Amino acid sequence: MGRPTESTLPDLFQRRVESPSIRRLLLAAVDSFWKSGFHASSTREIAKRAKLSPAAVYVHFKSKEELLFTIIVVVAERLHERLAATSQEAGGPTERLKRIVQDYVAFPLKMYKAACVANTEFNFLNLAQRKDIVKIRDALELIVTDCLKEGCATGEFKIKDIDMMRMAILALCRSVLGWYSPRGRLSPEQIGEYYAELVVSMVDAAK
Amino acid sequence: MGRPTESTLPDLFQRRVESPSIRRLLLAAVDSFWKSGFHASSTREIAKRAKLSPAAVYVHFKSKEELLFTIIVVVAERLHERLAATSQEAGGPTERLKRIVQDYVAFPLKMYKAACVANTEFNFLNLAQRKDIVKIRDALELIVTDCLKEGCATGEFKIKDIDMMRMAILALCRSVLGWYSPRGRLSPEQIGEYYAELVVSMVDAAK
DNA sequence: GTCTATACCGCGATAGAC
DNA sequence: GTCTATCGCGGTATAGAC
Repeated sequence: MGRPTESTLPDLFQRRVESPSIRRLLLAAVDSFWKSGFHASSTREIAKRAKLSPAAVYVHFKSKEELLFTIIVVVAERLHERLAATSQEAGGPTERLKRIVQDYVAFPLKMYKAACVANTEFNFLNLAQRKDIVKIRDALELIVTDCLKEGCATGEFKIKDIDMMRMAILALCRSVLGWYSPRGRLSPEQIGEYYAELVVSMVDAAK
Repeated sequence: MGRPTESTLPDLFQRRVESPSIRRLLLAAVDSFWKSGFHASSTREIAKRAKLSPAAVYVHFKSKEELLFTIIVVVAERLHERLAATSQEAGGPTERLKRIVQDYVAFPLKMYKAACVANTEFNFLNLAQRKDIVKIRDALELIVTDCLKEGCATGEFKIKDIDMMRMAILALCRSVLGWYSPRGRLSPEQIGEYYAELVVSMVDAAK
């Protein structure tokens, strides 16, 4: 793959954002939103973390909301990019599902503060922004749905309700963000493997 | 059971809170926190919804934070009460796990706005308040852990890591709050049943 | 693009009459 | 226990110099 392989948030911003000031603002905002939530974070505090004046924020972003949007969209696009690549590798439905879950768990953990923000503060975006994100998430969910359908077609999976199963699987993957700590005993990859097995046990027809 | 059987939030407050003004404030706060989040909700707005003046809030609660705490503690205690009763009914581990999951899914859905608030705004409580809630949640998690251990002992369950499995199960149950709508096609009980089957497939040794 | 200074607003919480 | 009125603070965002 000639694809970008960065996996930390600073690396990701490094690639996608030219201005160092904007990168510092984005990283500062991630920390602040993660620690205090969107509405309890002040632009003054974010500017301070980025070593800029409060006014400098508005040179680069037209509002605090737009700062949040930028974070969420970058994370969502990167995850989608990754999963699209993963799902196109060869293999049967079971193998592909495992790899999808593995990625869907491990990849956000590499930038887990930003991923937490993307999940918990999504509702504070305005309607147009939410629609943009939903478009990406829909594409992302389609990847999972396709895999589940194919597994049902081959008989490897046995699923009563594909939509509910997809929601359950994705919620399970996302839930890791609720307890993960970078100082924990398990690496993102190890956690991803555990969850991949768990998910396969949920859909496996051979039981 | 001589236990209280109320299952909507107004019923629950009716039983636990004497003053009608306080009840109105709590219900107003749930709506407001649910819709806008804790920090984006103003005490003025909450008072207005409760048909009181902004100052009246502080006759009954010493701060906005305490309003949030009261909501979360009432919901957590009620759920614990319910699960404690459920888990003491007779039956093998598989049957008990099914009933626990069923309750853990369906019960919060009956008061789903408050349950959402309890999950998403928990972090805005102060340390002492969080500790109080964690005590209840620990008791609640112990019920699940005990059931999983017993199932492993009898050989009905096959689980690599009990802590991770418990976290996965509870996260799966809670995740329903993220997509549930009271206008949806499935009732809380039906969703609970589906998830009970799903969870059993995650721990079942007979596969 | 960065700064200092500030406009303007609405917030949580309180005072004091009834 | 409810109200009206208000304090004091800190918020988002802007103006204008450099």
